[in-house]
Amino acid sequence: MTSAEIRQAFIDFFAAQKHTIVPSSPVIPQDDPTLLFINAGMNQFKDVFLGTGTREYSRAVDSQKCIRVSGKHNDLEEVGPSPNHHTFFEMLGNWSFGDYYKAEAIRWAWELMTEVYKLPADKLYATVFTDDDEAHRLWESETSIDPSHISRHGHKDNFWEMGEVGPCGPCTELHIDLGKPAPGRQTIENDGPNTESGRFVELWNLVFIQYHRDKSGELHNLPATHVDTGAGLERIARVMQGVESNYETDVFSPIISEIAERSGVAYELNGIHIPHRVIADHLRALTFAIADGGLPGNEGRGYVLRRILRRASRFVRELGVDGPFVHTLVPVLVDVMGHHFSEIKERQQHIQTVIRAEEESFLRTLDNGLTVFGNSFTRTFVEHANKQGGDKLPAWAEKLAGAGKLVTSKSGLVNRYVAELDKLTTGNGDSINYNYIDRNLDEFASTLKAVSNVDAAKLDELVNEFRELKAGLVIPAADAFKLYDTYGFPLDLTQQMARERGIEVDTDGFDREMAAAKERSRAGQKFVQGETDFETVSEGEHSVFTGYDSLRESTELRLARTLEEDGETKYALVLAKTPFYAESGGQVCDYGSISGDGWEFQVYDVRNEGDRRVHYATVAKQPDGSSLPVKVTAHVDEDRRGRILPHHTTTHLLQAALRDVLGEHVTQAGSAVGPEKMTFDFTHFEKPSEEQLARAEAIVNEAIRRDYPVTAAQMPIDEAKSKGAMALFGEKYDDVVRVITVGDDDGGDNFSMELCGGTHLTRTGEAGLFRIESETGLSAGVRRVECTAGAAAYERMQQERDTLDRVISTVGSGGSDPADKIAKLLDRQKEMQKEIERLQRAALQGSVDMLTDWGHDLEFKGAPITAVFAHTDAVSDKNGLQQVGDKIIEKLTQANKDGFGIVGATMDKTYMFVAVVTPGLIKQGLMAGKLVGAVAKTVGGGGGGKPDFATAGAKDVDAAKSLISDRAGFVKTLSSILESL
RNA sequence: GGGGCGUUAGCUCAGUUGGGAGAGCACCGGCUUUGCAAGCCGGGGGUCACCGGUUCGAACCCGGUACGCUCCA
Repeated sequence: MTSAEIRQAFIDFFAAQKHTIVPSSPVIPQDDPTLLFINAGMNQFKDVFLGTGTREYSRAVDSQKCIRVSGKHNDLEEVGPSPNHHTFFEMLGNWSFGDYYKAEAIRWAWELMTEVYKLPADKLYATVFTDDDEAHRLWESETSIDPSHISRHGHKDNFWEMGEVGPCGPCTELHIDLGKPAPGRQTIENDGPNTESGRFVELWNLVFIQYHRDKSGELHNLPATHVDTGAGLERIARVMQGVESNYETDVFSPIISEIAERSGVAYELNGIHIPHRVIADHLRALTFAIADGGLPGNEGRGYVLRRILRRASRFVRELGVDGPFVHTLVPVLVDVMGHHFSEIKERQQHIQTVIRAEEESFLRTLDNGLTVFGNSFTRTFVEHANKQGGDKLPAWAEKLAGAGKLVTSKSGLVNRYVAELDKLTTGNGDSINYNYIDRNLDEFASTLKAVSNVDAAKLDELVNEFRELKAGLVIPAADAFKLYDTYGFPLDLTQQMARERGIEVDTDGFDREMAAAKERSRAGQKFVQGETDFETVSEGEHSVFTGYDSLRESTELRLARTLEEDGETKYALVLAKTPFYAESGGQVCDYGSISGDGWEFQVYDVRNEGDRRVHYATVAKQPDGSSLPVKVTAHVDEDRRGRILPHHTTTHLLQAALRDVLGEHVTQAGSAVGPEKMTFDFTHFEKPSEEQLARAEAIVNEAIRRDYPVTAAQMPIDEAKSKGAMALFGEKYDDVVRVITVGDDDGGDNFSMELCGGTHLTRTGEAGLFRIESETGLSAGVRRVECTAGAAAYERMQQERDTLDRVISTVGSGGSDPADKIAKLLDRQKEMQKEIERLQRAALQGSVDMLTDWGHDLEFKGAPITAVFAHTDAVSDKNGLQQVGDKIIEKLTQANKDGFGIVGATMDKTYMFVAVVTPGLIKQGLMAGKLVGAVAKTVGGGGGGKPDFATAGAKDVDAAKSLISDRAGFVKTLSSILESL
């Protein structure tokens, strides 16, 4: 059987047993922040097991797309070497929600395996939880399994729990004996299920959910017991197709052949095969995750996707392929799986764009890492060589540079080499790039031999000398870890590079650094406060949503609990009926109030938790000593809701408009609909032009003016899809869906038809105005526009008009275009700036000419020197004063005098000094920084700078000005400063 | 959620104890000129991510924010 037939047979088998066929949910979880990816078939039924949700059916069957990247048997590193571990796989499963139980589950599992799949009964083994006598008995009574093939196992293997608290129960598994261990694993005598050899492969896990574990760890019997099973499609295919590993099944082989062909490296079980496997596996995970709305990024699940891609990229390099490669394999995968999972076919272009961009970004990361590695090499090499004798390395380098200089016809390499080594003679020996020297040593030597008559034996000796200096070099753990931690450079890559250079990496130290980093990360964890349970205020149905039609509801409080947040007691409330919309489908939740019996709550958040709609609220009014009210009025903030509606409705209009303007590949990739604006993310491969965005905006406004009716209808999902309703990709829908139609709703000649649970206008005209405010790229293949509609758009327009009015009246452009006027003003301003600079230069020249007449003779270390100093009003900015300093030096140099200059000027609120010193005087030890610092200090300021040029400042403007203006006094001050220096 | 690193010209980046904002490439102009990244001279181009603090003085030190990279959970 092909994998497609195996999948279909499974579904048909259980459908015949009255199971409802449900579609796989997207691998990106929709409303479960605790879960990175859908990792089991039961995820979409979690609320049923938790008792917070229900379904219209009690039996279900599906093939669920799953992604697992960590967990007890799912380390990323296992993928490739292991014959049957994957990041992405399909889990076939059947479920009973309080309907049939262990007997049927066991009987059907056996029947399917032996009669439909026709697996040999004598090779099948069952495992049972230690305490589960019932399951053990049922295997004996319901199936023809060899009783000696049933074994008991402990908590680790045969007890299933979702978390520390919650539903759980024993499980029983079906394994098959393949007769020999998996390739590369040890043969173990008396081997059995749940061992490491891989001779036995687990095919199916049947979980019996019969307990609830509470916070104290105690188990309680559940009123309704459930069955949750999972069978790995790839494993069954492997067994039925009689191949060595999952990778040789028809699920993988077309992909692996393509990899072999494109890379030119054959896939051989006795040779290189791990890179092919890893690339094929990761390709699947990435393709499905991206198809369901995932994107590589730097946090959360996005980061997991990035790591998966980078691991694939690394193995691409191992196949000797340099550029982006993974994305070229998407079409093959689409051929293999696109029939059953149409989403990857529909979104193929987007998937390829995203993967390609991410591959290119990784290549840049690798480049960065190479630089860091090179720096580490140079530094540690010098240290290492110095330990063997401080002059050995310089001596060697000088000899080699000498050899290089013998060459007359020079190659670029030799030139660069000699230039590098020549840093020794210019006193820059510390900056020699030994990484470059080492990497190119052999090529340098051979080039040199080819183009010169240099003594080959002597040269070889020099090369060997370098090798000896390098021997025993170890890249420190700190460097390897920095590469890993900061630059994302995997350790094995660092090791590989080190090996190529004949050196080692301190891996023990690396492990210690890693452990320390993990400890730091753990230590940073915040203590999470446990939630208290809900208290029942009244009995009856709850969380009935009435907010499509009304914003005020007289109802009853059903459940309540308190929570402490920001030092305040807040409430979580569940009502019988509620007009409050909970955040969903991108639309933010409603705010408002809940009041009754003297109580008043302000609702600041509304969330769907299972089938409960929970209102989070602060307390505005609380009567003394009164218990919580039963009868309450729930009241949604109308203004806020009124601002949200146009944003949501125009989201639908915009999607239709963008598809019209940009093409049918445009799909909504997320949205955020709030009272102030809405953001709309969509798939598109390039930046839309201004003109395209303007057209989309115009189409939406046209639709608003046409005042189409907006209608909502409930219908089965199949009917909705056949009518052509757009579904959000990556979204999981119930069997009955709500369809929002804009325009004619029977003809099919509508403007837009979308599956949507949000709140909408009744006619498009109510939106009034729609504006695209900005457009940006989110990541490769995904764009984002921010828009406003209704009141928010009007307010934005008013603000802009105000701004424009102010601009017009400020520049005084009256009826003409203010932009032209501003352009003219800017041109003029630029000319004026240049004119000012010309004038300042002229003025400076004059003032400096005057200054130099004021030379004073002083002595420094017994020798006569010239001092030029003055206060000047000619400049009032830092730059000008600095130019005066330059002029003084020029003058002194022209006059061939040794001396210094100090000028001061009033800046904004401080007084600033600039000091300059001629080169001759610097040699005698007069530093401008010290000098000007000492001067400023006499008036309570400070300063410093370079030997030839320095600045200082003081807050006391008057004191500083009179200090430098009093010529005689300042000469005295200067001579005492000069003596002290 | 917790760490590490980063953000300087259109691009790639340098910037030493806090003291005059730089290089290469790209661009513009001139000169020279037929050899693979042409050369020489000149020029334009900066909110040193943003906000606040310390200081006479901040690209640099301190605190915060945003964005990006990266590791851990």
